[in-house]
Amino acid sequence: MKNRLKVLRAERDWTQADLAERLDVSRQTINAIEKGKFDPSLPLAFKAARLFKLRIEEIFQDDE
Amino acid sequence: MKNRLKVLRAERDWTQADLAERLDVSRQTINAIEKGKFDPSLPLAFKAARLFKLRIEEIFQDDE
DNA sequence: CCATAAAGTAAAGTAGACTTTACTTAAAGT
DNA sequence: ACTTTAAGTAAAGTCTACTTTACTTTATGG
Repeated sequence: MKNRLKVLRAERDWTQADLAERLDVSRQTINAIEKGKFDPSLPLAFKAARLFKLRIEEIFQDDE
Repeated sequence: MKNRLKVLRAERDWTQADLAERLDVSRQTINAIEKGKFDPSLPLAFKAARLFKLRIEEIFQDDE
C-alpha cells in the first residue's frame, strides 16, 4: 500500500507530528504508515480523506 | 461505520459465503462486518471496491 | 561546532481485525 | 415433520494497527 501523505504534508508544510495531531494518532504511527510499515485502519483512512478533502483512493493506493 | 455489502450482495444474489470467497476472507468476517461488529481493514476495503467496481466511500460510510 | 527540530527506529504492551471450529436459529421446500 | 441452506453467534487463538517510552540519526541555522 502506497500513500501520498508525505507530499500532502509537504504541500501544507506540516511535520509528521502536526499531521499526527490532526489525525489524533501518534507521531510514530504517521511515520510507520509513511514508511510503509503498516496500513492505516479504514477509520483512519477516512479521517485523512476528510482532513485533506480527498478521496481515500487519492491518498492511499493499493498496489496489486 | 456503515456499509452496503448486504445490498450489493442482494443485487447479485450472493450469499455471505459467496462474498467471503471472492474477498478471500472467512464467512464470519463478512457477517461481522455486515453486522457492524468491526470495520474491515483498508486492504479489504480496497478489495471490495475492486470487486464491486465502486469507490470505497460508495461501499463504506464513516458515520461521524 | 553546537543546538534544536524533525525524522527514523525499536521494544513492549493493548486493541482490534480476522481465523477456525462449532453450535444455534431462520427460512424455504418437499 | 424433516431436510437443507443461509445467517447469526461465540470462544480461543493469531496477526496487525496503534500506543508509550526512549533512544539515534539527519538536517538546518546560528
